[in-house]
Amino acid sequence: MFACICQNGAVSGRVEEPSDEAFAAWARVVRVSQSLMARVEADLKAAGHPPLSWYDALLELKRAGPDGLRPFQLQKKMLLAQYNISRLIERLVKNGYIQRLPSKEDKRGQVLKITRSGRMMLRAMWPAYQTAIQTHFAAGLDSKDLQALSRILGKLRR
Amino acid sequence: MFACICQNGAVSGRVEEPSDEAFAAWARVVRVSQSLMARVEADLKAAGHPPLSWYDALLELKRAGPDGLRPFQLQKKMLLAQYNISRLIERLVKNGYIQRLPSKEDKRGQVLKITRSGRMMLRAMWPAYQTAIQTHFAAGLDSKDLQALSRILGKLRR
DNA sequence: CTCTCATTGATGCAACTGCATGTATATGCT
DNA sequence: AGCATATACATGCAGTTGCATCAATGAGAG
Repeated sequence: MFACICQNGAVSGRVEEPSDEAFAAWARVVRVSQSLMARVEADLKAAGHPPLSWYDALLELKRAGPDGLRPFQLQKKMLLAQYNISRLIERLVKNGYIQRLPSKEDKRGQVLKITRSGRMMLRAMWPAYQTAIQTHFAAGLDSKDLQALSRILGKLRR
Repeated sequence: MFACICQNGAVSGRVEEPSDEAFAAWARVVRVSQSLMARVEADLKAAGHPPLSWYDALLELKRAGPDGLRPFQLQKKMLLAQYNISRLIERLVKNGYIQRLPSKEDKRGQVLKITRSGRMMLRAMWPAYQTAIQTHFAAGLDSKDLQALSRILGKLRR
């Protein structure tokens, strides 16, 4: 009933097997994305900056505006495990880039806001980040590639 | 002399700034690849299997055939730091999935070979891995997408 | 209101990773 | 050969992550 003919000609049950094409694409996604991330992170570090996750978190908090974000909201945006967010927040607070305020609506919770120092860090990191994205990513692709990449990967968001 | 007009209309010096298009594509690569990896790793773990890096290493050693691979060769294939390879090998040896033999050509070095037990682990992991790739990746994309993705990401290999 | 279950966030511990460096062998220069 | 430098691999230490679990509060059922 669920049996079907797959792209690679195999017959299977409930879940199709990935075609060779699919496995090749998967393997490339794994290798290339790992390599890209590593190169960009390395450039950031070489410029004396904190890791990308700090930039991400600060950017989300800046975008969130004056109301800030709750940790669990930040977690959803960043796709990190809860304990990872908890500790990222810990480090950002310790370094003075964000402040942690008790939430008024929910006594369990807290509200995170970016500080002036956090905004400065964001600005300080941007040139190095920008250059790294250009060097390792954008320089190799034309506009059509970029659009296609966005479109295709967009299909994979859960 | 190096000044130029970028895609987004800005004028810059030595290195172009990434266009908005490029930054959007970059952000998507970061988020989606992280999410994909996490979901596939989670499925593997849920099925009681070791991490993907074990699969990768074992697969490379299987493909390498009877001559095996030197650690530095494995390192190049897997794009991991040297000390990471060293420790991955340590764990694989400890679990009996590979064996470490002294190299005859180079007394500094060693030769790694997959064991029978390692081959069994590869076979044991494949169904779960396959299903995860299909579920989280291939199911969302058609053949044209897969080819385009491979082609575009292929441009980014260093 | 009370009880139960869900949600928010933190944390101890073990495993893993990054960094710096160490040891041993190889290679190349004079 | 003798010496300097490069390559192959390992490892101590500190920082980070994953896992399990905890404490506190919220929210819904009766």
